[in-house]
Amino acid sequence: MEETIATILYGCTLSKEMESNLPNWANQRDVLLSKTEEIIAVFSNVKEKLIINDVVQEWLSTSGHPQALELFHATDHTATATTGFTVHGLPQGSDQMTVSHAAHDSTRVAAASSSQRQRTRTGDRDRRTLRVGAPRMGNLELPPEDGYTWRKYGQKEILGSRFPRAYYRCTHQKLYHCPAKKQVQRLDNDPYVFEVTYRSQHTCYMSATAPTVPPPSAEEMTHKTTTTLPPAPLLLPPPTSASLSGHWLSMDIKPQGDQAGTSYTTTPFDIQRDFGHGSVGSLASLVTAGVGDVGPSGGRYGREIDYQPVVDMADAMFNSGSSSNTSMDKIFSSIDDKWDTAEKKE
DNA sequence: ATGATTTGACCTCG
DNA sequence: CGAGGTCAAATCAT
Repeated sequence: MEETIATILYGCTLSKEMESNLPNWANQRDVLLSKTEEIIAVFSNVKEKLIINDVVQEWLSTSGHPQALELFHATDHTATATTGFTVHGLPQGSDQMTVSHAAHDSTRVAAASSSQRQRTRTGDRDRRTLRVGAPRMGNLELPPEDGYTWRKYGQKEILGSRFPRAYYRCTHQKLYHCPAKKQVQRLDNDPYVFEVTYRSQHTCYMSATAPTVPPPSAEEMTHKTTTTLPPAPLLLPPPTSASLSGHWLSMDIKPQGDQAGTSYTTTPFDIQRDFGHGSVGSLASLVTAGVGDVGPSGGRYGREIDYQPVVDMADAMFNSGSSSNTSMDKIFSSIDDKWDTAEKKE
C-alpha cells in the first residue's frame, strides 16, 4: 500500500510540476502531451493497483493457492506495478486484464427443462467475471481478445447501462459441442474497461482435435496437472488470460478504420501452450497489468521492469518447488526481445 | 461459397 | 410484464 501512496504522491508531484511550468510549456505541445500522458499513466496505475490488490488476494485466497498467496504477500507486486506504471505511454493500447474475478456461486438448480430450448439464467452455473482493459486507441468497439475464438450471436441494450452487452459463444460450439459463452460489456463509468463474463467451460480446449488451442503435450499435462489448479467452479478461463498476455505482447490492435463486424478471432500463440491450463497467465496478466506497452506513439521513458515476482509466483503455483519453468523464461525473454527491438527503433 | 455479424423477434425467468 | 438471453434470417466480409 505504501507503494500505492508513493505512486499517488508521485502523480501529485508531476501535476504540481506541470502547474508551475505551465507558462513555460504553454507553447510546447509535445512537452504538454508527454507530461499529460505521464500523469494519466501514474494515476491509471494507482487505480489498477488498488483493484489488483483486492482482486488478486481474493482470488488467491479462494482458489486454493496458499503458497502463491504467501508469495503474493511476500512479493513486492506493487513495486512491480510501480515500475510498470510506466510511463511507457501507457494508456494507449494498454490492453490489460486488470481487474476482477467474481465467482458467482452456482447455487441455483439448473433451469427447468423448457419445451423449446434449454436455458440458464443469470447466476447459473459457473460464471466468472473479469474486467479487461481496452485498447485506448484504435477501435474501441473491439472486445478484448482472450485466446479463444468466439462467435457473436447477439447484442442487447441493457437497462441502466450506457453500452450494449454483446453475447458470444465458442466458435466450435457445433463441432465440439463446446458450451462456452461469454458476455462482453463496457463499463458505464469507464468505457476503456470491458467486463467480460464467461459461462461454462470450454470443452473444445480439451478436445484433442480442437483447432484453435492445441492441448498441452503429455509432458506438460503431467507437469501441470500435478500442481494445484483452482477448483473447477473458480477456474478462470484457461488460455484466456494467457493470451491476454499474448495479445499484450503482440500489440494486435486494429486500426480505427477497421470496422467492427470483422472477426476478432484470436491467433493462438505458442505462448498459450506454455501457459497451458493456467492461471499462471492470469496472474501474470494481473500482476503485470499496468506494465504498459510500447504504444505506437512512443512515449516511453525506459523504466526497467522487474518480472521476477511474477515468475516466482507462477513457479510456486505451478511447479510446486520445481524451479525449471522454461515456459516463463521463454515468455519473458520474448517480452525482452520485443522491447529490445522496439527500443532499437527509437 | 462459406462463415461471421447484425438485428428484430421470440422465449423464459423473476 | 419487463429484462435478459437466444434464435435465425438477412447481410456482410473474405
